[in-house]
Amino acid sequence: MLYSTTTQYAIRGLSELAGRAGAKKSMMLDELVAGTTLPREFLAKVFQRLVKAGVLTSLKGRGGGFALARPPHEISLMQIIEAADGDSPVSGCVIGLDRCDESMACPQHDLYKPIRQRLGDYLETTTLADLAASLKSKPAWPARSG
Amino acid sequence: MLYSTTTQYAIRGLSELAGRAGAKKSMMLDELVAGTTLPREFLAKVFQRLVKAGVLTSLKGRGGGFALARPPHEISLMQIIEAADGDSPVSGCVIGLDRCDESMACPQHDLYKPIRQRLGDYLETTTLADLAASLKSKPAWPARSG
DNA sequence: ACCTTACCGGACAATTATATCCTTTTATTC
DNA sequence: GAATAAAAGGATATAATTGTCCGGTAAGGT
Repeated sequence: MLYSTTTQYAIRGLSELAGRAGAKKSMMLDELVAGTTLPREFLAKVFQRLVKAGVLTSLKGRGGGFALARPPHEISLMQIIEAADGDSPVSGCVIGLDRCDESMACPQHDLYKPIRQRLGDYLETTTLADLAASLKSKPAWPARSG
Repeated sequence: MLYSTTTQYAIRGLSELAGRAGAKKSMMLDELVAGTTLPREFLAKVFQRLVKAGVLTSLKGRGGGFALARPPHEISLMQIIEAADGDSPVSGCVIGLDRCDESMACPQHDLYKPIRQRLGDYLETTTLADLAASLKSKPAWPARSG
């Protein structure tokens, strides 16, 4: 599993927001999760973290809601992951060794390096705008089978 | 985090075995974890699963221990992961949707596809032999800082 | 046969991740 | 300023993962 459940919700929630917020740019949680299987309460917690990390802005009270803090093309997957989970899948040693760097690398280090590099590139360069564009080019994707 | 802790231990344990078992090909757990930070009890559980999955063979009693069930170049990272954890990082939708396939793909599907492909290739083609070779070309890697 | 050895397996404890509930705070509307 | 609306935050519940312990089982040595 590449992303934690928390990160998956963050990505899905932000995609909904970027794709559906429309002109007003802001959406309430209830509105956002409607028609999806996103768990409202848990997503609320995740969104709180995204607000603290500066990815989202929020407004309380009547007429409040969440909005992107920056244009979608300035929000990378990497930023989302770090905001939601606190660290990235490309940080640290693959097999969990404390001491693992160029001078003292673990057995997988050199072998995994190109993958890590490419994965990092992907996470850095793919943005919410890309996700929204990809979403727009398909029929709205269904929430869950059954 | 690409691998779960369980998988990380599996990789490290098997690497130790492949790299240090020497002529007799078999090692006891106590011998294997000596000089490492691998937790003996937990690794024992992981190795049990690897035995059931056919990656390792084991022998009880005096003179017993664990040995690779196949030559190192026939044990891929993918097999290790599936044996240790039951599923692979490239299976299922990246953002956790139940319905996500070619005809009804999630927003990240097409964008992530090349990465998934490459990661899958890496996991399928990298074997214990590669890890052991990589290990042999460096000084024995230390277990932990401090 | 008996003793020692080393993996097996079940039970259990600790930690983390996930999920929900409920009160408080902040803003808007009347 | 009272009522209402919506996010913020604390507390708590549930589940999964990780880690430990101990008696059982099988193998070898004497």
